[in-house]
Amino acid sequence: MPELPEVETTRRGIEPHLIGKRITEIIVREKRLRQPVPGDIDSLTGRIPRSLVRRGKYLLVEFAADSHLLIHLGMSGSLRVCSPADELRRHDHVILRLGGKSEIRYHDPRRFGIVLPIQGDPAMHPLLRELGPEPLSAGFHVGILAEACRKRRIPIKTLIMNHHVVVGVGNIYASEALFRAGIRPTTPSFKIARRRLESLVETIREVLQDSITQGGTTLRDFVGSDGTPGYFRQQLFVYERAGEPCRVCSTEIRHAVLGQRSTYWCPACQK
DNA sequence: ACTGGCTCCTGAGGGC
DNA sequence: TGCCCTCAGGAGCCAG
Repeated sequence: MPELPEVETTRRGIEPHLIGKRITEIIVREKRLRQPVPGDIDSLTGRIPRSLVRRGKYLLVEFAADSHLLIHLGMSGSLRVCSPADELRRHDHVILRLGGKSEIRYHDPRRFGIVLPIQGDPAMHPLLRELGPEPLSAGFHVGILAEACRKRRIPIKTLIMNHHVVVGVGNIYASEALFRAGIRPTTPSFKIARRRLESLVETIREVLQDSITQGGTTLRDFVGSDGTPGYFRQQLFVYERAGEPCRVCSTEIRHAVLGQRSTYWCPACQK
């Protein structure tokens, strides 16, 4: 489900409910996620989260500089703020009770996500160590992208979705950023001129920032932590619009599968 | 070193 | 109504 804007929307929604509240109980109803939820998650009971930060599509609940809870929402995960009286839903796998008045529930039908306590510097954790720069930071620039493209024949869309190159660009926003940059998703990375990669850096930023402003994209089931949907869907130019007219030039939007992922583009606007 | 393919899992939606 | 098929917003692992 979630790409960077959806994870950031979740972070902003959860943060005020979590920071400074003591975790009074942790309930693991289903531990079979992408990695099993370890039993020592119990050791976080009684601790007080002091920040909630995002790294790519990962969320990090910080208890101390060397103690964090790492959360990834996978394809279908979500976090929501509940009252303990609210009825439990199927697939509410992990519950963080906060002093009896409220709780955070991790819900994930497909169980591709991760809930994992980690010790030590999180930047050194194997899941985070190899990640590329944040797309909205100064660390992401044309030099980085050009270097990643050098000598690589993979389609540019596959490249920008690789989180070793840049984090947080998933299937929706990859198609959208390439549309805005006028680059065809199938283009081999090494063939793209630096000038065009410069626009791609800009459109990746733009698309993600616009979506965060709109509260993310709701395609099927994404809702923020308070249950409201994201409104970016109305601004999609190509994603899931195969056969429909391009919003710019009216040419039919095309669809193909690239690296096992659905890909959309306008054959007239994107060269 | 790259690359493409496969895999984990459940649920929604379409066709018959 | 029900059954079967396809597809879905992620990403690690594997063989060639």
